[in-house]
Amino acid sequence: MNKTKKAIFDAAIKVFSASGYTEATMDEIALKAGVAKGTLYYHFKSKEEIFKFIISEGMDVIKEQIEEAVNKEENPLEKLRVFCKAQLMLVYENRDFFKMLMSQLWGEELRHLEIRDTIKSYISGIEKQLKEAMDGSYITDRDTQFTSYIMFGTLCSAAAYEIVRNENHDINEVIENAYNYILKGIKG
Amino acid sequence: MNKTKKAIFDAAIKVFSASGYTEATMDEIALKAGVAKGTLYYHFKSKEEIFKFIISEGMDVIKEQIEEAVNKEENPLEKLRVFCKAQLMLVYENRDFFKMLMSQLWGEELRHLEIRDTIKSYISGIEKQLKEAMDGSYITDRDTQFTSYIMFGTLCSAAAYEIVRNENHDINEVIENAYNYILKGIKG
Amino acid sequence: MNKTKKAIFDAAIKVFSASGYTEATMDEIALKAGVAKGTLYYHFKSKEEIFKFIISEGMDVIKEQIEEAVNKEENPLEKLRVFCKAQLMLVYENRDFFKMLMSQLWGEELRHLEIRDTIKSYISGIEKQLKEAMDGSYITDRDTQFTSYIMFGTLCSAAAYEIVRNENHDINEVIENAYNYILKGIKG
Amino acid sequence: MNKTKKAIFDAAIKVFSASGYTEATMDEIALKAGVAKGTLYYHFKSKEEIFKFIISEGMDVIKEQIEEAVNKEENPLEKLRVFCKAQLMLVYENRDFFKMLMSQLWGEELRHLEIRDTIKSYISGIEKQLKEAMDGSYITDRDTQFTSYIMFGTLCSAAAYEIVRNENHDINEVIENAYNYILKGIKG
DNA sequence: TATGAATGAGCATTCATTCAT
DNA sequence: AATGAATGAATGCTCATTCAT
Repeated sequence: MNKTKKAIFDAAIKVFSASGYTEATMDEIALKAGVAKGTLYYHFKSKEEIFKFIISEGMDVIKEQIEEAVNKEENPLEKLRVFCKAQLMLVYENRDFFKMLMSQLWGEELRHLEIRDTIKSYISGIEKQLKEAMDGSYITDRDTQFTSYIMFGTLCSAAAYEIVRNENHDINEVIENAYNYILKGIKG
Repeated sequence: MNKTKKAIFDAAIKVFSASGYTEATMDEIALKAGVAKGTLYYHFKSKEEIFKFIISEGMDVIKEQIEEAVNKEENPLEKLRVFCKAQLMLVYENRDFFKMLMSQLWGEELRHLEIRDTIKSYISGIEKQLKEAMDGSYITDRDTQFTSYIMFGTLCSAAAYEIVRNENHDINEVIENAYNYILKGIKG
Repeated sequence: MNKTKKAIFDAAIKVFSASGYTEATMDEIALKAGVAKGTLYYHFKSKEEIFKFIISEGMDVIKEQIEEAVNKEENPLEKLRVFCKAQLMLVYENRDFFKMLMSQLWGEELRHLEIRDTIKSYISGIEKQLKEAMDGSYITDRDTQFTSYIMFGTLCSAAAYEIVRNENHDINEVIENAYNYILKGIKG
Repeated sequence: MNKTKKAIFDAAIKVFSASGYTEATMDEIALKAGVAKGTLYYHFKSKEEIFKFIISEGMDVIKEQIEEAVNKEENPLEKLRVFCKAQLMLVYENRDFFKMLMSQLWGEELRHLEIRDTIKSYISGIEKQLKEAMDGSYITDRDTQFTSYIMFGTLCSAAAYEIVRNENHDINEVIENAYNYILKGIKG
């Protein structure tokens, strides 16, 4: 990705996350990227193309970083732990990207469906972790698919809690709390 | 709410839910309501006004129904249980409304902020339940605000799981699973 | 056709004929019609829709007037004569419409094909006249379709001669000359 | 004309003919010519410049070929005959060029006016032939300018008949028919 | 109360042209 | 001579909003 394309990429993430896909304008992206509007179209075919590019690039980076972190561990429970930690950190650090994702998850247009597919494949990764932990009897036997979904939801809402409140909690404490909740629920 | 305003309200909720805020058009709403476009502006100041009205009315109905269900119980744990059940059912039954909410939660425009406030006040209700249960030592002592957020997130993702997958699971089983997860986590 | 629509119609003919279909802009049409751009779209679905409407309305008027003139005569040769006269007059009087037609006759897009169809059906009318005249042995037996095409071309170029030169010849003399040429060629 | 310029010329004639002036894009021409877009501007000042160059070059070639054919004959009637034949053949063989010409004949912009001038000068050639034939009393005395215009129109529509219908008539028969019509009209 | 014709600011996209290399 | 990244004015079209009736 050359310099200009990178500038557009960065600007677009910000604009899309602040305004949502439809409200975001190419003018705004061009302005924020410091290029002329035509330049956007020299590097991308359309607004939607920019959007898709951001999604796939962003998810690739996130997946990579999480896998790297997880693969360092051996014990399945420990793997789950670093997974939770890594995802929380990443959402926290890429809040704009995350907000954009969340707002574009719910419709029925092509771009929505594609994002949902991306998320689904991401959640499959969680499911795999859960299966390993179950097989080793580290955690209770349950419907792994369902559990992976709500585990994902739990992590997202923990991050959202931090992002939306805009306060400066100790992120490590948040991670600890979330991990405990996931592991033992509100009762344990 | 007189007859015409009700017709607009009903039409708007359908249109907003199906298309999202920005994609929804006043023409579409007017058409579906069976009134002229000008009539929308006789009853509401603007598109945003209609939207806000729907959100607040919708949330009021939901709150009412949940409170009614919760108040029937005495035991704090049982209260939490029916709360989870009620919310899951309501999200499940008003999926379009829910999707609209979710997609409009993340931006920085006025209507996004207002929706977030509405959700915050809703989550306060959860927090109250948690406090009661904690005070009675039914559940572990924890940061109630944080926990109420991720509990809300867990419930939402459980519902989203059902909605997005579009299969016909036994909703009661889903509720049971989600409640167990919230109570005891993946380990217990 | 109400007043506003008529204003758009008249403006569009002028603009299309002066600039051609593609170069003509909706702004220009709106300006010349004395309405806002949005008004164009209130009355017509698109630029192409305006164009098609003009073609079909225009051809209908022309066909009607010619038929009326022809039907007043009995003798086939006399019919041909008034036909030539009527077409020349009409092209002469609706020069903008005619220029627009001519410039849009040659491409392969839908609107071009539709115009060609319209013209074809118009030329069929000429062919019918020729057949009657041939059947009554008023003119030499020939391939009527081919002859009707070049007769049409002859009449068009006679009109174009007048239009392009922008001089004030006696239109009746022009008609007489053209009719003689069609009847007897350059030799007779 | 060096190699690169020739490549642009060849590409441009194809693109302009296939799409018309406005629809043709510099990108398309560059692509088809196998050069970068900037190169077009090294060899030509503008899109319009390329267009005009093509028109004038094209008409020069046509004029030359017709003159060559005509000059082989002595008898003025025979000259007219080969002229008709040559023009019909040329239009028939260069149908794309011809269609482009026809579509660009009718507007009021500079390039339209210039094409009309080119055509006018071409028709003067016809007029000269007619005068010679009249002087030798081979054909009836008439307004030569007017007659040359409608003769040109007749030939064009004969060619258009063939082109638009897209059938495979015997082109020699078409020429014979057209020549007969021009000579003796529909009656003779 | 209700209407619907009219408005015009705003948007995504195209494309001829420029210019530094 | 040639390139191709960058430009920005121009365009067709949308849609929330207004207002005279």
